[in-house]
Amino acid sequence: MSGRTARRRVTMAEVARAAGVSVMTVSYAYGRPGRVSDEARARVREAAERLGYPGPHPGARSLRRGRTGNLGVVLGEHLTYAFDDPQATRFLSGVAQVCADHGMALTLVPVTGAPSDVDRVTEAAVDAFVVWTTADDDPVIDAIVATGLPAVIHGGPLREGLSFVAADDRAAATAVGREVFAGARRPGVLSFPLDRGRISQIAFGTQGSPEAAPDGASPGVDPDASTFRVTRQRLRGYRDAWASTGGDWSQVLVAVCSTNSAHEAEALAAELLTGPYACDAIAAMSDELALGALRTAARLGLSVPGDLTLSGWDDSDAATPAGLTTIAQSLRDQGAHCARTALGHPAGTDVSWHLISRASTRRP
Amino acid sequence: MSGRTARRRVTMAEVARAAGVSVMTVSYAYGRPGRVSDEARARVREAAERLGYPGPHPGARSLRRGRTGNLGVVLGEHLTYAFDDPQATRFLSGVAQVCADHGMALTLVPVTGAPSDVDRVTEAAVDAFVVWTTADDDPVIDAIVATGLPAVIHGGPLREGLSFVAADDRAAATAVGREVFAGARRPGVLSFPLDRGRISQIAFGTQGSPEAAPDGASPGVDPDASTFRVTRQRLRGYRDAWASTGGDWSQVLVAVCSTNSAHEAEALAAELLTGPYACDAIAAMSDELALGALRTAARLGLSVPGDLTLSGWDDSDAATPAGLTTIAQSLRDQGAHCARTALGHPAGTDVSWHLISRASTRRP
DNA sequence: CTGTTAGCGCATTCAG
DNA sequence: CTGAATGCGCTAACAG
Repeated sequence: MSGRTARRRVTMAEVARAAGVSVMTVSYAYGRPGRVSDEARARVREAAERLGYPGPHPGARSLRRGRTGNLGVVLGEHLTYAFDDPQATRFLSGVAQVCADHGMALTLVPVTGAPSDVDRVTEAAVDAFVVWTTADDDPVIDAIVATGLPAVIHGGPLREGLSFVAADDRAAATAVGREVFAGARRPGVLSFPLDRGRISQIAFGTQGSPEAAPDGASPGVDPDASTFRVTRQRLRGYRDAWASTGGDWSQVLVAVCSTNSAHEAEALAAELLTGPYACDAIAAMSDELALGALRTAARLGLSVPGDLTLSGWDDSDAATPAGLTTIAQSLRDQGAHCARTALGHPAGTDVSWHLISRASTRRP
Repeated sequence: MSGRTARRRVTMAEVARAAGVSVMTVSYAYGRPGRVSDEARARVREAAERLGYPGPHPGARSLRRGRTGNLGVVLGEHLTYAFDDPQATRFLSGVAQVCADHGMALTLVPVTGAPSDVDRVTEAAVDAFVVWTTADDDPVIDAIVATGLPAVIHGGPLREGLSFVAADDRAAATAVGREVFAGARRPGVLSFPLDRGRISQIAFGTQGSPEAAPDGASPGVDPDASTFRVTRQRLRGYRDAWASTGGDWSQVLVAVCSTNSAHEAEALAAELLTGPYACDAIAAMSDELALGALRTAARLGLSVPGDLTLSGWDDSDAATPAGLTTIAQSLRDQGAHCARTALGHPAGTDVSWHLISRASTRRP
């Protein structure tokens, strides 16, 4: 409406001419005010004001200086997950805190799951990368390595030359698995996706005879075959936990969610909780998934922990009122840790977790 | 660990030399593969591979091309609110969707509330800005105007030359206010901050005699004095609604929260709901605040809507199970709309809202 | 304290 | 289809 006429950017040279000084004096007036006389600085400011000079061009400055002032974040998901997934959001809040502390902008690289994601990474004007959990075979990782920039990967995959931050997911899964599977006869798992295909499915653990699986069940879930390290380690931990009760992984019914949403978990939990294999214990890889299962259990008239024991992961805000046994870890702190490391300010913060036992399981 | 030796970036000229072609052939090989012979392209790719050339330097490319491929987002809050505040998060999800669609990176400018925020904006290498609600007197707006880049402001303030996107907050507040204040005798409001000071306080509307206010109450809340447009319009709408019942704004007790969190709302609601002025109707500016009030009401043994009618804003996921009357609007769509407009792809999407009546108020 | 020189790495002309 | 020249806008490094 206001007819803004694609105003050409005023250049430093024009300001210099208008102020009657050299370009360098203008540059110093902005970049190192102390190195310029008060009078020169005043003249520069005046000319800049008059011409509408908005200050040094950020792109030109960063080309010259060799740094952009941007921290890049790459997700193993569609960009919108940064704001849609509660776990990613907490993690990024920590990243954002560190960025703000350092005056660095936070650049979210627009990945969508398409092959062109690689180009988006290559074209990102950033000084370092933080990667939020992706698959071992995600080509984006190679693109990041190719840039030669510092990078920190959270959750996985591990990559030579890149820093890595993650809790000990296997140990934590073992701990919470022992709790939720204690006394169970038909254990179940609500899992994150196994690989980039993100196919949702229900199947027993491998080693189980496929014909024993419910109708339409897939070949079987092999923890070691998951290309998402976090999923892999948690499945292994649950397997360890069930084994420690003398059970076999093939007895464990695994429902794989394509996404971390309570909605999908509700539907899958209904399948876990009905039929001849109706689970009496479910270990979920997130509180969101667990809360979905909890709603389904309520709908089916199942008591928790009487008919069903249940565990989540992350100790989100909703876990306390829901009485959900869970693994507490601060994704926010981990995000901050990743960002500090990427920016070359490593802190001693180790990644810790602990088990929180609540009413959804039976242990004291 | 891996002793990555701050590897200097390979340059296009080096690749050209190694491939035995000119720099331009390399440039074309990346930027316009069609304009180069298959053979030349293959030689370039080979040389690039061998030297570890990661592709054209993004900063240099953007300096030359005159565009960065980044959409800047500026919040009227600390950067972390992007991930901490549910409303901002929904809005940004919409922005992110559009960015992903266009292959644009989403750059969150690191504002913290300090005066240096202006510099962070000036230094941002972006092609356009989207601003998430800030105060009329936030100097950051002037800095954005000074860049001469396209900018879209969501919520406020209005600024000559910048696009503006917002629902009709005053009309919506009037609609929900009539609903929640119907039949009330002691109306209350749970408000967002009035200005950049973000001071939490409790006071009656202006025109009320100060001595009538509860102990420690502040001078009085004047809707017109709020420098946040969204807060101002909603307060005005609530005032209109109460006036339409024949009431006077000075009878309305306003609790101002410093932040959009259920936690703070719980505490302030306790003050609204106890003492001689105990409110029997509360209009809250967000579902988060309303849910905080709902918890306090439960704790105090108040029935809703019997002892207290309550309304929220935004129709978040939690509003349905809570039976909360609220204003539905899609912040996500609004975010997308802002982003499209900023990127020069305006869509016809008008910003709409509607009232959703549920059990927390008494109307049919 | 100020100015000069010399590019940062690339892509848009326009020739060949 | 390929190449040579030119400068995007700025600042490090050095002189003066």
